[in-house]
Amino acid sequence: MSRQDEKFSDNGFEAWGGYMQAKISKLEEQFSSKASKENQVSNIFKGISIFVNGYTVPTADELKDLMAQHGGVYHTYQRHEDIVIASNLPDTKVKNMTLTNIVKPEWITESIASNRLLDYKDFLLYSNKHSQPKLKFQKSTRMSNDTKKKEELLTDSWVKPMNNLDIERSLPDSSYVIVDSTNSLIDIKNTDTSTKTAVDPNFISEFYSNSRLHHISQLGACFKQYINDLREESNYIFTAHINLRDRIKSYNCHSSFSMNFEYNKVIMHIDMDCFFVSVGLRKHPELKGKPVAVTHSKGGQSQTKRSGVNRSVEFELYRQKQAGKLTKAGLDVNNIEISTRIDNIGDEGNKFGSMSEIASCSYEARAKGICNGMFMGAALRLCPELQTIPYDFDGYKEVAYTLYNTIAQYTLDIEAVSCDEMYVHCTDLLTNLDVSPEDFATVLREEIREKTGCPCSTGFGGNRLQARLATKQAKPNGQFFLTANLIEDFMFDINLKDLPGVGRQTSQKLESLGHQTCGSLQSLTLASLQQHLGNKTGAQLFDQCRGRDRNPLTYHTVRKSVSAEVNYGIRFETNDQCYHFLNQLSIEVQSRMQQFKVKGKCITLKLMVRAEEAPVETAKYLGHGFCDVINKSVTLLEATNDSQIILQEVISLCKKLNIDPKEMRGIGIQVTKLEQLNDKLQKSKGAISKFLTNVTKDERKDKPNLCMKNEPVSPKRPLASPRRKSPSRSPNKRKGRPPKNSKLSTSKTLMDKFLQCPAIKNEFKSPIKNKSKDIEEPKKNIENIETERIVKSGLLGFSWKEVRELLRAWFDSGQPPKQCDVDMIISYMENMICNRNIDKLYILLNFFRRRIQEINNEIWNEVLNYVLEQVQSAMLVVYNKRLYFED
DNA sequence: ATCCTCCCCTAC
DNA sequence: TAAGGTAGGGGAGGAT
Ligand SMILES: Nc1ccn([C@H]2C[C@H](O)[C@@H](COP(=O)(O)OP(=O)(O)OP(=O)(O)O)O2)c(=O)n1
Ligand SMILES: [Mg+2]
Ligand SMILES: [Mg+2]
Repeated sequence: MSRQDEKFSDNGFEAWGGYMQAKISKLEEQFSSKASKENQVSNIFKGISIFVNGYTVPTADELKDLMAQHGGVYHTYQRHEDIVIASNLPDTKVKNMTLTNIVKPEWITESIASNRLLDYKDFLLYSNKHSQPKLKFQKSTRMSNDTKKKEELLTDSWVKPMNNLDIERSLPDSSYVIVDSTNSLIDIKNTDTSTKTAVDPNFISEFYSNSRLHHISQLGACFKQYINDLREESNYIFTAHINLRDRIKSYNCHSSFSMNFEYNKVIMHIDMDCFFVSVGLRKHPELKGKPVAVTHSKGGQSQTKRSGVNRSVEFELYRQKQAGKLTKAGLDVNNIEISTRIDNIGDEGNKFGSMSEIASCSYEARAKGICNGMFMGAALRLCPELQTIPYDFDGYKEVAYTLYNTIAQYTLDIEAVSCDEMYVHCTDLLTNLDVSPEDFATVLREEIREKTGCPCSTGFGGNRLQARLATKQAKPNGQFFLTANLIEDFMFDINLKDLPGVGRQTSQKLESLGHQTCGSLQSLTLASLQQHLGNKTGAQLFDQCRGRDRNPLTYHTVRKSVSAEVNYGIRFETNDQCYHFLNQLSIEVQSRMQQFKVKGKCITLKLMVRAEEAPVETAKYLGHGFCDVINKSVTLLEATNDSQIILQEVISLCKKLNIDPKEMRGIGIQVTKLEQLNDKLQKSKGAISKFLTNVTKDERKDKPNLCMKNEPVSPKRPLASPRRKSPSRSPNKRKGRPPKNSKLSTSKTLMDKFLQCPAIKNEFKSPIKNKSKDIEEPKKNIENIETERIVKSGLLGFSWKEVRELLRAWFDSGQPPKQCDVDMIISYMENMICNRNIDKLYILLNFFRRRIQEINNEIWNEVLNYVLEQVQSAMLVVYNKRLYFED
């Protein structure tokens, strides 16, 4: 292909160069007229089409086949949830959008022939002058040293003036193009630095896709629902019990004497160690052992300064507010250093000026005083060599899912706290299995580390408080047992701030009373604590500082409110813009209410409004700054989940408040007084049984793009040929277990949205079904007097003994087996799997096997293999394990 | 006493 | 640049 051939068509190019949203309709027009004619359009997603002249970007499935044909290992990435990209580079930096590899067939052939991987050198980056800052930015992007060097070397030759391409007229000023070495268009970037506020059309979705807090909120809620649903599942089986003792032995960690916990209860708390960092480090192993933080900021580079920013004014307001609270709490503000989150931040443009928040930091970073939630600027002062890694939201989802499923294989007495954390009631579990807490902890933590590649810590105690404090003690990557004999000494030294529920305000209040540690607080009477902090809080604290906690674990959660708010990027000019945004929020709230199957009566509008004294330009870019918070609510006569009713109410509240839209900095809608919608019908049957009986029908429902959304990163999973399996059941495509069936549980929708992360290890290919079809014969059943009954109800109505007799008759009949009979026995066995009937299933299968081996002819052997495969598939789905047979 | 509304605080 | 969301517990103070 010559360069000339690769020139882009004007239309195609303009489509890219324009602002997407504005041109959607035009695009679609072009699409329909062009597609038929020239076959140049590869894909259309959400109205954005990719035009690449002379080359069609393959679809995900085509890519899979393509790669399979070439025998290459490939990796797929998804960007913006709409564009699929594949590369045979294992670590293509799609995330930062510095480079996009789209694999062409020729490249694959070529690279295989020349025995090399595609490399950065295979791409050229063209740019117009406006993109220069962007390129500088890329240069200082944190990457591995290796990559960085390479990039620096290449940068000069990469940057070509846009006019070499003779196309800049169709681009907005601030765009640049990425093309490959043959000039074929790879991507167009926009370096437009104009601020993107809530007024912009795609603001909400972009914000949500980048907001860590949004992600962990939604994910956490999912797991609460998930536990609710699992606990309602009557056919649930705890598979981890099966080989627990063997695993304990293999870790060689039998404990010598038993432990005593208070109240004779064993409560476990488990929490991933620096969750976001651990997950992120899987992709950046070279940074292990260094101070690392997960943040949007790349660290180190100075930003451009916005005009009108006066950080010190805003910071001073925060300090004053805090000082006011301290005074109220009885402290003498003049003698006390007020510490706030905004201390040690430099000015904008300063090396230490970044106000990007650190979501999580490694323990090496914590050693320097950095902690979660800190601003990047302040953190860099504490540790200038702090490394940053980007967010990996899919990774968190997958690891969290694995964590929960792992624990759920032992027990469902789980209180979900958040996506990386839960309480587990272990008393019965450990008693029944006769396992010591130490052995359990060791095996469990190793299991999780092995499955996820991330470390976690567990703490054990007689109540939730003790368990929690024990976890803190255990971290990082450890376990701690707060047994009855240790509690008194242990509690004495605990900082009040470390008690759950005691945050900055409470601890400062207590400090003003002269107490910093639990030991010290124990001298206060219940009455005086209650007097200072209120009845409940006082009593709670009185208990807590003695290591007591009466609150039981709550396995089943009942939702009390649904809300959506955005306090970032809110910069309205007009009331209409505000209402328009409220409409989007209403729709968001509606969709969440539908997910949770609730309606609500009380609607609250929350506004954050710039405080009078606060500067108009906020310290944090597009942040909310120093604000007054205003809430106003209305109670309806009838519960609703209709976005339009919500919108109408919320607008009316907004009008009553009469706030200048220009001053709004945050806006949210909350719905309370919830009523559960009736969905009894949907919950009538356990998910597992239904799942199994519907599995074949269900399978087709997987959308192709979902299949690759979360490529499992389980270290054990082979990067297998992704070729789609033919009609045989493919449980490995099911998103792991415990199973969740679509039409059944409320969590299905949630899980679909957030938890599509199977970590199933064993690939399972069995095309036998096709072969078996060949032996299918006209329908005629087992030669048995009860044929009718069987046909009608399957084998399910039969007792296990009866089935065994039927089987015996079948084997002895001397006729070749028929597909329908085989299917029937399989569904009977699947049913046993659902009904915790593994023991009997095992016996039945052994019987089945023995008899067939006795018959010893090819067809029957095939039947045996087929049945075994199917049973093992079902086992994988339900238990994530296969049955073990001795040979 | 108990409930309601509007906060504040905390956790992740 | 930056992506400061979301749910629950509970206190203050007024209405019942
Ligand atoms: N202010 C915060 C606190 C937490 N998180 C996110 C990132 C964390 O990784 C995750 C879990 O929070 P944890 O409190 O469990 O903290 P870590 O897991 O990071 O560390 P630790 O080892 O103390 O559990 O929640 C966040 O985004 N912002
Ligand atoms: Mg954690
Ligand atoms: Mg946690």
